[in-house]
Amino acid sequence: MQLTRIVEFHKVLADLTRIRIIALLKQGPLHGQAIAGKLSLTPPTITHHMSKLREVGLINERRDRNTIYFSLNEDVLESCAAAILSIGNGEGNMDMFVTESERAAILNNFITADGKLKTIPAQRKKRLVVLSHLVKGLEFGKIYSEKEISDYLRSYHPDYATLRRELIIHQFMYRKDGQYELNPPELWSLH
Amino acid sequence: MQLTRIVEFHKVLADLTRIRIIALLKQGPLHGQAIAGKLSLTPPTITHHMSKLREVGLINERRDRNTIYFSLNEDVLESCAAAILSIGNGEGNMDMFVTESERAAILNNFITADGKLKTIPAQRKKRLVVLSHLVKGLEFGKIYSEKEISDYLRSYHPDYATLRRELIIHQFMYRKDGQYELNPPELWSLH
DNA sequence: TATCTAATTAGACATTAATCAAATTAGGAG
DNA sequence: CTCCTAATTTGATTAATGTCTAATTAGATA
Repeated sequence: MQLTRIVEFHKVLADLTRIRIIALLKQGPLHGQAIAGKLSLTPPTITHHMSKLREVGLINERRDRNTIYFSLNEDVLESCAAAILSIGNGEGNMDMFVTESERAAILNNFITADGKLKTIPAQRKKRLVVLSHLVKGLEFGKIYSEKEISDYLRSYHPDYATLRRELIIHQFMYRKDGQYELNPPELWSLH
Repeated sequence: MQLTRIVEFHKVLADLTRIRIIALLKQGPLHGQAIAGKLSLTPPTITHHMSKLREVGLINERRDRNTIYFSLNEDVLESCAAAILSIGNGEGNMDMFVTESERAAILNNFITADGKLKTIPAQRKKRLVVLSHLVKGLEFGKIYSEKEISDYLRSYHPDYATLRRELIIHQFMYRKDGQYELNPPELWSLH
């Protein structure tokens, strides 16, 4: 993870109101007005903070009629909090830019003619490229069960469990209560 | 750990310059001017950032003649980074205020007549009180070897290894390369 | 269509904070 | 004592940001 992203994450947590929002959301989903009430703040203020939290991928939301329920993405919280510890540990600080031709070469090396995954790349960069490829067969906005995800991944490679975990770790997907959902591309660790 | 302390920690990391300083110090100790040179900033700016880092206990320093070598306290980095994950998990969010009579009662329960430690308290609050008592026999500013610390702790309780680890985790002491040093009281998790 | 509620946007105000230049302090070395 | 170097303090400037009120948008329902 690049340094500026680490800074962005910590900027988001560098505010008491947002920490309190996180503490609230740990107990379960809440809608905006409820958060505003509990913290004695106005709805616009909550909107402001939610958009900050959303920018770094900490928030997932679900509509129910007119009201939006916000919930916490604990996987992102965990991986971002750990990022500061692995600065300079080789993996994290490499240049993450991938050209189109590099990308094509990597996919050519790891994807067989019939579209299966030969092996899971050990190198982080190559693994990310492969994951971003796998994820193309999933639909944005759709909710998947764990079984659906596993079956889908198994159609590429027998070690579906590793692939599934990698999709979460690198923020291609969001998981909560056994339900999986694609994250927007700007959250993927590839970018 | 209380919410405001978590906020303070993240504020300190919410700056690119300070993250870069941390990245530099991960490779080893450096003096002020060296940091200023590597980051193309002026010495006063570095002083400013070092004092911010010091406020949350991330920095230890050693003088050699005229120049001060700063180094990173990775234990603090680790425990503070983890704090955001355990908000609301029982342990962290309890009221940490301890009155003098409470303190006396706790010590009376866990310290025998001849000054030994009966058992290591399971409750966090009581454990902290006991640790703050043990640490009274250590001298501030003095550098201890691991053996010295172990021997000292063993004079209170046979499980010296647990006590030693607890002293680090709760920031009563700082450890680097097998050398131990007392932290200033304001860093102790008790306060 | 009209209405109601939740959420967001826009704009203003106040506060915090990063940086630098200049002056000062601290500790050694000659 | 005098100089030298590293670190710090002070004061000023600029940029970023949390919060509010007022206005607007979005979606659902009657």
